[in-house]
Amino acid sequence: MTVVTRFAPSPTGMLHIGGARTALFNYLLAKRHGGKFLLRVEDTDKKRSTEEATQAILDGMDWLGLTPDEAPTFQSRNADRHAACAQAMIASGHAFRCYATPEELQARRDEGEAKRAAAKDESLSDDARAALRAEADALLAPYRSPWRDGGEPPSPEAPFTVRLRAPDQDTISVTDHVQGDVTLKTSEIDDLILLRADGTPTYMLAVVVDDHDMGVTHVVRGDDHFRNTFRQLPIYWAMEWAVPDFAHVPMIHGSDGAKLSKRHGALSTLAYRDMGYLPDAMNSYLMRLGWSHGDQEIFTMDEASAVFDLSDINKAPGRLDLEKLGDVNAHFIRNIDEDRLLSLVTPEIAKLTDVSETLTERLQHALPVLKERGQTLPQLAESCRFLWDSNADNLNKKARKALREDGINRLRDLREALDQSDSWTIEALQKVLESYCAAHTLSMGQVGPPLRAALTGGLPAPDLAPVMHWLGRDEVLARLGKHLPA
RNA sequence: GCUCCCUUCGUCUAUCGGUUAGGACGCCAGGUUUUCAACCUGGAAAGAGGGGUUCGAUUCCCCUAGGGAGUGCCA
Repeated sequence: MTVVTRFAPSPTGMLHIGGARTALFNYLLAKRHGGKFLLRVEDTDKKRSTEEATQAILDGMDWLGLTPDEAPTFQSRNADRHAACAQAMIASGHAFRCYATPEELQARRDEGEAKRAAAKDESLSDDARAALRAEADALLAPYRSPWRDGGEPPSPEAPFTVRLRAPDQDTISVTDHVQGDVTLKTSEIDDLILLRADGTPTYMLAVVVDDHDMGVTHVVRGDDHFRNTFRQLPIYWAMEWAVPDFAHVPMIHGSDGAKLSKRHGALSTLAYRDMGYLPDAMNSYLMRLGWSHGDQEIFTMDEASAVFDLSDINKAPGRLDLEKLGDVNAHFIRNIDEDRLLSLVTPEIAKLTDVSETLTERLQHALPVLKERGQTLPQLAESCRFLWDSNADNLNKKARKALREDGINRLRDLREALDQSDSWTIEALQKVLESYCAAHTLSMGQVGPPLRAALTGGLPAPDLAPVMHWLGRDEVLARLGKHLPA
């Protein structure tokens, strides 16, 4: 049997990283088994669904490379099919028309809450409070419709919802790949609404029908949906459909352990792109949050696709750790193709300076070394600054100190020696430095600081020989000349 | 409130009754050194608490505490 998974977001906001990870798990599971990964947009709530949100989700998945194997489907387009299924369930006696109005139901809940609050009153007798609690519990219990066993409508044209009769058995059990075997009393389940009073399907009906119609074999979703599984199972039973495998993965919390909020981390997946994280790094970090495979810390998508297994997912929610994300990102920055890295970092550098052809050439040579100097693209761009900026007007204290009299004197001779060098390779430049030191009986510790100060003005930069090589003879002589008295 | 789930270093995790409880990020110290990084070496750091079961519990069971989820004509 081919494995079919799906990611089913509702387009009511951006794709946050929790959703991205759910999509990722679905993707990996499908790839692991050579199956299909599908995307279905759950837009049954027309009031809250937006075009922009749909696009944002698509863009986020595209950035992460979580490309569905078929064109996305939209749940709202299957409304007729959903309604037909509801009718079938009425016909088979599993579903029925319920004439309770939203107002009545809300009033019932309000009354329950009021009694619950009243039961807290300590001036009442224990018996009175217990009685109130019991009444509250009854009012707040999962709803069982008075029409569940038939009955006349209050009036011929009374509006109605279609509800599924909660099963008669005492308990419902779910076997979940993450949560394990869990059993719930059926009394915890209500007669759920299949069709709203306006005839539109609810999420609960739509997911089940669509998952079935799309041939979904594995439902992998956030564990906020776990309880829904107990309500959806009876729909499968009523329709006599095969029940898919389930895996409910835990949520992601912020670094303080609280739910992800706008203040920390509840950012759009695309915000991480804009902060300079690589999609591969994002995927690697996200999959390791809650899932593991031995001690391996970094995974390419191919590596993960080869070993991913639902049973290796933990049950407890994980916290977002940007330090670790940064480390993972640094790892991928060092390992991706250098041409690609250049094309990624160039836009970041363009925010700092004009990117000339000369600068691009310097970057091409320097990037293999400089790529170790940043966890994110903007940091990396900043680490390249000395390639276009001698920082001569902004010398730090250490650089100024290095350029005092002794340093300046050495610089003059050194510039001469560099000027006369036949070759401008890293090796040749290193030799020039060494022989200069030898000829003047100086240590590199005496020559390096003034040279570095003159070349980079104290900006962080690698070894001097490669730095001079990247900069080129003209630029090096010019930068040195700037600090020498005429 | 009720129901279900969870709890190993600060964080992500390994361990599937017997380990000096391992790895990674971060942190600290040292090394290297022409700046800053990187890198190398070393270090501190964990089984929430209490009961059981067992020759032996981080591992199995119960209770407590803490955390999460659900409790809509939202998804």
